[in-house]
Amino acid sequence: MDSEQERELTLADIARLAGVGLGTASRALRGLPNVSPATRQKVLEVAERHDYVVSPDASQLKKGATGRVAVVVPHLSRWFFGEMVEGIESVLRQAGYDLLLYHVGNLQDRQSFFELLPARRKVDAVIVVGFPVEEAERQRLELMLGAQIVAAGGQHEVYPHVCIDDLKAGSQAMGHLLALGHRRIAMIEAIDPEQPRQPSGRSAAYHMALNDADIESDPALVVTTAWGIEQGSTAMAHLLSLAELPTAVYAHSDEVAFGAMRTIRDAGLRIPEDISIIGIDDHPHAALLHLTTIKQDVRRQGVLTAQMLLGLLRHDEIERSITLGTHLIVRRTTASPRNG
Amino acid sequence: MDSEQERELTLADIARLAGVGLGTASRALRGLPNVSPATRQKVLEVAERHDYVVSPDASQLKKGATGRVAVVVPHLSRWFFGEMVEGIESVLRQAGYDLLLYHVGNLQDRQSFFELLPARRKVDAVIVVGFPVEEAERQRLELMLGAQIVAAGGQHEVYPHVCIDDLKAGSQAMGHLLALGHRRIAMIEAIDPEQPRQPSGRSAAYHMALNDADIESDPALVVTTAWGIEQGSTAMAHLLSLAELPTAVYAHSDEVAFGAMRTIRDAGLRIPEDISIIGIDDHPHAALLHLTTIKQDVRRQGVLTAQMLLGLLRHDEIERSITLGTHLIVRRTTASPRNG
DNA sequence: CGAGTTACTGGAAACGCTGCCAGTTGGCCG
DNA sequence: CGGCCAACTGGCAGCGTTTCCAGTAACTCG
Repeated sequence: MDSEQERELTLADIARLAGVGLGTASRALRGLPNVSPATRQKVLEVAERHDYVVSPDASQLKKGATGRVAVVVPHLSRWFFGEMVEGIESVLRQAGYDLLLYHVGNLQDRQSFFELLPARRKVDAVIVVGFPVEEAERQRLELMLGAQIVAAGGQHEVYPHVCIDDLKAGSQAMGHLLALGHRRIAMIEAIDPEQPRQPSGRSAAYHMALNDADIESDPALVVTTAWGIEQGSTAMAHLLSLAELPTAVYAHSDEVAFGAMRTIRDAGLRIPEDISIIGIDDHPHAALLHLTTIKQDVRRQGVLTAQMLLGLLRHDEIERSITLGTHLIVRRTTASPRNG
Repeated sequence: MDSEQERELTLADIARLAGVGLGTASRALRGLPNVSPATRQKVLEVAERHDYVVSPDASQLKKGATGRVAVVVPHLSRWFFGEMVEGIESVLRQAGYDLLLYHVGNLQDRQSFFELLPARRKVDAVIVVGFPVEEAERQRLELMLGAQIVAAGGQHEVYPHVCIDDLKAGSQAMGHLLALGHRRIAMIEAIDPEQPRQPSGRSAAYHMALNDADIESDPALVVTTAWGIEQGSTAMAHLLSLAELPTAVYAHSDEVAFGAMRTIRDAGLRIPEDISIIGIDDHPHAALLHLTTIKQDVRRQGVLTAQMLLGLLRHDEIERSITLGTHLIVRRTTASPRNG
């Protein structure tokens, strides 16, 4: 069970076995110049034979860089975040960085994360995914001297970031509904109750679009709820209790839309004949449920974020703000209103 | 932008500022005995004021333990894995461990992971999630001297592990279908093409249940496909092309079932009137789509796995194999066959 | 053939911490 | 009042690297 008497070999061991000096062994292994081919060959051979790998801790202690990047996410079991992390991971891994994952699920986690800063001195950089960083938290983060900070999937003007234009995505959704002739459009506004409230471009787009179309907005048609299927379902139930039903629903995300769709159908109404519905994200299940939506490429956001970070770490001159496009995917949940 | 002249404070700085020796400062900060209350107080105060934190690299170099655990997953954007990692993370974090995430998406990633063993010397333990480890890979892993290895979500008799009993879960699903009176039951068998083929308990359960019920199994009723909605959809299409349709479908996972459901409906058939369908997992969307399924508690598997690992790391006497229960959740996709 | 390269090589010092051991107190007992 | 013990304290020696510098050998050129 525990045959731990076998000590891991150190660089000194390898040097001795190869009959060279410490410095030479180090240079040989790292591919630095000033090592004769023969010597290098010998060192590499010995190292290979003994399955030697450098101790990252020792190496990092000396070099000062950790070779690690922290990724902070508020959720993980949601498609969006999994996809994002996959994108980030792929780039980081290729660049030889390790990825330290921190999950700050609720407000308490979040608070303790920024208070304790567990990533302190453990990483060269931090990627914050999908939530805005508050001023106080920002200051704590600054404490991580030298650590670069990059944000993904949310607007954070303070840091270099990659995201989509929520206002534009919302406008595309609303534009589609308006173009179909809808005038009585409801919105299911999704917020994350565990994160501080932020002004949402997706909400702004709703009001702006209505305004531009000279439609007086009816406050009763806007319902705010937490993110999620069940929440979307409940929100829709509320909408269906209205005296005058909307002819279309603009949901802040596909998941919310999924819930709403169920409620609509359970109420005996048809989609899109009685009510149209549109989401945002193009969640994998959107195609399954034939949901019209606004597609965003989440994985690509992850990839670009990681690449941006690498550039920053290399002190390259790089673009510090990238906004990815979104586009409408029409499926079968939207149509012109019946009396339109 | 780069005000990096500010050097991080070292323990020596703190000791000097507090007017104590190096050893005393170290003991004071770590809560070790043999420090007078007054001295400790002073040291803590100075450290606090200067936002000092120990350099984990230096500390670990000396102590030999890294305080990190590697988690290896084949997917991330799938609900199952996100949920699992969330469970693992919550426990690890609380115990003060950091979580290094490795994503081995395809065979190539997987191969290079086990060949390069990037986690080597970087972690105290490894958690392998959701896939079996082959013998050759196992041997590579053993190289990580002293690193504990634990498996979650797949059967790996070689390592301590937490999982569900796939055979039993499958039996529960088949039992339900049989109890409803179905005799012509199809199976959509899902495999991960990127992972080596493994004997699946879920498949075995199918044949066993049929056998126990004295039903001759029809090879045409078993279709094998990759994991995923679209794949389930295609597999179902194949099933629908049969001369004599099945009255029920047993899908290896909810996601596969989702795809199959769409195909069934698109073909103009009704669920469950024309065809019943059951899945396994209780994916969040199962409730949405009213899918009858076998529920497993994935997050709990993650939690238990991490706890088991912590026990191992502490050299506790612990249970080295945990099998979690599963249970049937009847929703609206299963009913007795019409001519039953 | 001597001086000045160039191409390598070895090893000491340092990175920031922890473990250890040898002090240095002060108090207590006989 | 001397000796002894307990309670603290200081600082040295590593941990396994990398970095740097001094050294050696071989080679070139006038």
